[in-house]
Amino acid sequence: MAYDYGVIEKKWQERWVEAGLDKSERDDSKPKFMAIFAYPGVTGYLHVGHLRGYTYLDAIARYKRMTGYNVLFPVGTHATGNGGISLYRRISKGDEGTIDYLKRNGCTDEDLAKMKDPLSVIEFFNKVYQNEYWRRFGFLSDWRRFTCTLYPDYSKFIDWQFRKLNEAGLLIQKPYYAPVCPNCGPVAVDASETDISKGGKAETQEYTLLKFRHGDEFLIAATLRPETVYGQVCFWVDPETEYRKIRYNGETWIISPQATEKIKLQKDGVEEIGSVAGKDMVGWMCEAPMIHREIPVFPATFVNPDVGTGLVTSVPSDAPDDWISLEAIKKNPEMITKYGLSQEILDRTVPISIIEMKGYGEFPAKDIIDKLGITQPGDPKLLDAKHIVYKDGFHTGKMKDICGEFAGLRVQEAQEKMKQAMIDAGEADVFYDLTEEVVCRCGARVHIKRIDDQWFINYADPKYTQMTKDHCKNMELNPPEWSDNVYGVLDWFRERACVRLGNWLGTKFPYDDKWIIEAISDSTLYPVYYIISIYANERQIQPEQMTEAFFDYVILGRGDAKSVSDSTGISTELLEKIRKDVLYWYPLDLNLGGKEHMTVHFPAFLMNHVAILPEEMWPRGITVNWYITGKKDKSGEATKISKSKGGAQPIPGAAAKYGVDAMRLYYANVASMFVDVEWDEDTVMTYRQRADRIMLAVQDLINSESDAPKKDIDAWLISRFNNHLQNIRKVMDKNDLRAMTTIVYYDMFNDMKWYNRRGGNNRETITEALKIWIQCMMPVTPHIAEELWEQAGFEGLVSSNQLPEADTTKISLAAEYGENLLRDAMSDITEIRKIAGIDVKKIVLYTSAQWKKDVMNLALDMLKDGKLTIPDLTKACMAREDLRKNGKAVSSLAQKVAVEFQRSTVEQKLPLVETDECRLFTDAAAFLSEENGVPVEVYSADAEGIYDPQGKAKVAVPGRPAIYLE
RNA sequence: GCGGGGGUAGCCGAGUUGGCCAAAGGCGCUGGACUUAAGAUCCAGUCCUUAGUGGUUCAUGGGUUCGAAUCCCAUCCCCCGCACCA
Repeated sequence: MAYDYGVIEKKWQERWVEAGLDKSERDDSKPKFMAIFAYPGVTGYLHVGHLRGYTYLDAIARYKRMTGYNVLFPVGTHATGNGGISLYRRISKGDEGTIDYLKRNGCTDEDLAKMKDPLSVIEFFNKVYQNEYWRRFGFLSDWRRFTCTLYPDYSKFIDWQFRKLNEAGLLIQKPYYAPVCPNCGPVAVDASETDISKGGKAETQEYTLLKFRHGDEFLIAATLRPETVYGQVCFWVDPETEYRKIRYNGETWIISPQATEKIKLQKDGVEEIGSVAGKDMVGWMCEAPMIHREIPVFPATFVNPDVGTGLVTSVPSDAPDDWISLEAIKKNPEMITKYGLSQEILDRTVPISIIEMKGYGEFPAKDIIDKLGITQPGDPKLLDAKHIVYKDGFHTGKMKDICGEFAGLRVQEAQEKMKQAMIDAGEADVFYDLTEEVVCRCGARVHIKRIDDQWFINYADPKYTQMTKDHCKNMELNPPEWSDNVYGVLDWFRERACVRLGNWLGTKFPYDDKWIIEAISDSTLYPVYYIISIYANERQIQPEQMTEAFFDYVILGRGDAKSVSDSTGISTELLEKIRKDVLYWYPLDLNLGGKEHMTVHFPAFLMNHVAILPEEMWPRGITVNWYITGKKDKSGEATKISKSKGGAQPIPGAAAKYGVDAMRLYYANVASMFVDVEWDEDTVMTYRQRADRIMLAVQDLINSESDAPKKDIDAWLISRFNNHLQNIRKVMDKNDLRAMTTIVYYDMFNDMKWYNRRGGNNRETITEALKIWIQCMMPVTPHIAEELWEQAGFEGLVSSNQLPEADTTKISLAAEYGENLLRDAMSDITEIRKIAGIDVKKIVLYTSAQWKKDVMNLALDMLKDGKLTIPDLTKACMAREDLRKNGKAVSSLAQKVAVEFQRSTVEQKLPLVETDECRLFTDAAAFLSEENGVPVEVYSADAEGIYDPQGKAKVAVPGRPAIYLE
């Protein structure tokens, strides 16, 4: 279409700034509304999906603004962690993929040249987010308050926050096993792979190390199922591996080289003292823990030196790998001779049944192997077999009598108890390992390391958990399904490691500066900081002035301005002003964030507020939004539009292609905010077309020569629009932008079209309707709204206007009923024309005879008194001379009417009897005639001598005129 | 396993305090109008049947009810979270 949305967008964004709409100041005469979206992490470009939630919030904020609120909608970014560092490293190394990705998203060589350190990379993206995303999308945020977690003033705030957490008794220390990169320190291992380049799906698993005595030495096997020790019959080594001997705790252990490296990270004083070849260990006998039986060492191909200790105890009854490998070795004479094993010892090695499981026989491992059709070692299905049998065993299994004092226990219980018993007896130890290979972004392998003095925030604290749960009952939490869930989440929330070591960007931990506060912990209380950041950004206060006393005063109201002023050098006036700002803007009314926040950020956000701030400053609302996902790939699996992979369309490109308002409308209307939506360009394009269409239609209305007098249809249109206004307020009470946009961009549009089609053309009506309509467009499509507002000649900026209340005196149910009746008649005509398939030359309408209305009136009277029944109505009808003469027709109508009216309200049925249908259709005859292209005649069934060749008139009832075509 | 959500017409998706629901809206498709310009717009239709009626539907099978997409039970299937990732 002919619109250059880019020009319109720029024009109005500038006007908003000129008008100061992006600045939020305390105004005690107005109610306030403060809202944020959970700020994004700055680790690269965002994609079109991210704008969904952000756009919701701007639209909600704009709506609040036009309904009487003083709005504060600040934005910021989160840069804590190693995202900035690793991005900078890749850029400085000239990594091709990274450079290519940056350039594809609009980064220039000039920009690249400026990226001299991690902070400059982050600052570059801070600008991109603000200018190319949020400003570009027309957000009315108060940019003066922008903050980033790496700004020195923000750090002062976090420093204070942690002092307050400590005051609340929530900081605790204990040992912790963390995934660690030798170069970068602890890393986050998760599916988003922010810190790592491989292994996002890996989990940390606790293995039990079982010690098998062989002479003075111990073979160490790692197992996830310590409860199966009673079923041990042999021991597996990888004959290809050269194992290490290590000294630990006065013992000599034999484990794989890889395990040696891992174990050094978790145990102190480990010393390598020699080695032994796996093939030489075959044929050894070793003493199994707990059962104290000598079992033989056999070779196996499935043993991986990089998993666990590289040595495996064999429980064929319950481990599919063990079963199949034992079978295989028994049938392999070559192997037997190669390693000098005796047939006799093999024959003696038979599975022992130890666990009783529902749906399984004596040897669960064998059952699952047979079921899956596995015949030899190395079959990939063995992995499934293992998972199935482990899972079923864990949940349904019971230890058999053979298991000594553990007999009869459920597997879950036995696992814990047997592990502990062996540890206590010095026959076992614990060890942590990742389930798959994890590689850091720097390229080094990640392993689990023990950290002794790890700090945690104790989110398990019962007092604060309870307080938070109680508070949630008073909050507006959306969607409601999640709000039910939140109590469970809070209960489940445990201690959370809150600091980390190594090469990280972030705030130093106030009580020990070797630690850096980690990424989630410094992003929980921050909304309150937006109230203060403006003063730091404007250099009215310096970071070093932002002491504990300063925050204590402005946020908590502790101390007095005079003494804080003395200690910080900040004027008392300014301190008091900031304090008033905090009291005015807080609590936060709405925190909106993606569904990924449900179990981590939101609970932490809540608990920090509850633990640190007084009750009147606790948040009022949280809304969770779902995602825009990537297109489904061939396997049907939905792919996230990944920012690290950079496959999605860059935001500025999409904005240019579709127009910002079309995209905003797309986000708002494409689905409920509580479902995932697949990004589809064609769909966005249809919203673009809708925007075009509406602009055109409004411009036509503005430019039309409208001078027709007011008619019924004018009252109808104004009624409809006031009705819509009422509904918009109703749905927006729940921030339901989807319902709101359906009303504004579809219903209202259709009403305008219908008004026009019905010959409505009155300037005053059009102006009144347009004014309402354009205002309603402001929250979601602000640029278009401004443009049309101006073209229509309305005063000022629509963005600073107030939405009128619905004028209920103008809502006319009768008018709306009449138009619906007409439309029903039209679709009936069309229907009959289609089915009859005749060449229509004339249409005749007959409206209902008066006596039928009389029956309905009687029914209505009875309904009002709540005494409507079929016999009563029939009697009442028959009591009237004028009705009785219609004979049987009266009683049959009375029956139908009684049944139908019983289910309705008086208001619903009133128009049926009050509408003068004959007049309505007579007035509309010309219109109907024009629409159908043939003459239309209208008669009342009561009229004398009417044209009615098929006797249709008698079937007309109120609400449904009879139709005759010829 | 624990916890949560869900299965609605060709598709996407509303609707779940039971009735006004053959079920919004959009897309797609079909026919027409307009016009020759466009990823256009307007009108109509789009479960089966039918002079505007009737019939069968909202994963499947039961049940409650005068009445169920909406409530209850069972079954099948799908999705999400489970932690140091914002």
